Amino acid sequence: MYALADCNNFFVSCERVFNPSLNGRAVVVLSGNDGCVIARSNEAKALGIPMGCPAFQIKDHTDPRGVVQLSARHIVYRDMSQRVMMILGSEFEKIEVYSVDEAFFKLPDEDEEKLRARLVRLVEKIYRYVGIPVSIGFAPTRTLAKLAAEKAKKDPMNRERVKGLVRQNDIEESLSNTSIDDVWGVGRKLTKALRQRGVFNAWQLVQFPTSLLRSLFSITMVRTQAELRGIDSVSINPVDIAHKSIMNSRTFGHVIKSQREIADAVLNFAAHCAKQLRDEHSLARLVTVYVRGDHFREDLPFYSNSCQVRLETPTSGTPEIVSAALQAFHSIFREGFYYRKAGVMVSDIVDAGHVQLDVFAEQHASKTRKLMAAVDHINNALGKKAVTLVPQQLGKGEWKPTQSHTARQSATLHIHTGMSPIRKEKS
DNA sequence: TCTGGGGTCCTAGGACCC
DNA sequence: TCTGGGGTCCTAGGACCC
Repeated sequence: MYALADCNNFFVSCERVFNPSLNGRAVVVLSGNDGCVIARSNEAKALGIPMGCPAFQIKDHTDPRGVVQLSARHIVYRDMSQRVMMILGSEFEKIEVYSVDEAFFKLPDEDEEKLRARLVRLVEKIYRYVGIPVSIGFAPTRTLAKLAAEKAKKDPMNRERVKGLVRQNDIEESLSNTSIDDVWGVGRKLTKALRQRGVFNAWQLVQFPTSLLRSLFSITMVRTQAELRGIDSVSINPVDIAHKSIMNSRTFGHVIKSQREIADAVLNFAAHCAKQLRDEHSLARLVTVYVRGDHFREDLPFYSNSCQVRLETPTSGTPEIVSAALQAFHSIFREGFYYRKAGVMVSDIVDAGHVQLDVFAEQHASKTRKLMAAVDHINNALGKKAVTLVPQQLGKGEWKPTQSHTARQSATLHIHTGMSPIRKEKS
């Protein structure tokens, strides 16, 4: 039996912890550059504001107080997330953190009512200690647990926000009432393809002949079907497994023409990737850089390209990764175009402890390691960019996203968590 | 005027090998 | 120069997730 704990309207809930006057109001959190909506309060959902809605389309609504728009503060959300996960981890073993606001965990073999009661207490505990409302679904498989959590969230009669899908007839009834596109793993394209074959709800997917399903779709779809049938068929990477790739990219606040300015962005992305590799004790061998214009500007010629550089030996050193990224960037940059986005990805990642290098490479790597360790040590102590190994500013920082709705207050909020107080981000 | 920033897994096809 | 079946590895691209 699996459970999924899912934080309700997570980013908005975090903002409300720090600013209770947001309670009861329509609130949305906006992506970088205040571009589009990435989180909505229930009140905002009720106004019909869709996920991903461009900010400029949010206008007058029936609420005379209007819609509160906030710029995302991901550092704050990560911190809140860790607090929630810590409590989950203190109550259950084998927590699988699936995203910043969701985690799966295994439940012991107990009867449904006992489990329910225990999970209700967990929801209360998280709210009391962190201030974040959470919904929990539990069922024989993760896919069903995810569905149950959705139902727990949406059912207005379910004040406890815990829902089990355990008995076969409950599952069957629930699946019949679940539109196929609400199934985890079924997105837009697959919804269309399934509907064309008469599959409109989750129960119809369960009944679809498996061999035909396999011939029409990929193995993933067969796994989803098995999950809905109650057979455990998917797994989640435990958090301590290193990433297979690390990416850092931004959409610029406006289109940029200057090679120097974009190189500035690429350099920063690459340095960020290198730091994250070191934090994970990983090394990467492949550095990919991409640049692209603005889809939405039909008045400008569109250009997009990417380039990969393979390093001779895997590394997490800032100088090596930055220089590979800049080399890749200069090979794809074309004069005369306007650029809106760039990104750096490092991949072909290996564990730093499991790499064999030849003598010369090892000498060099060892020097780099010592140097980077010293740099990271100083930066951790004194602040992010106290020391940098490469000039981290080639241009004027034109690429940096604009954020105009970030909370301005700075204060320390004490909650009775038994943990250290949460410090508000200064904008 | 204004449309995010990360990630994962799967498949098909080409290169290469015996 | 021709021949076949079968394997592996790599890459690009598509689909999905939050």
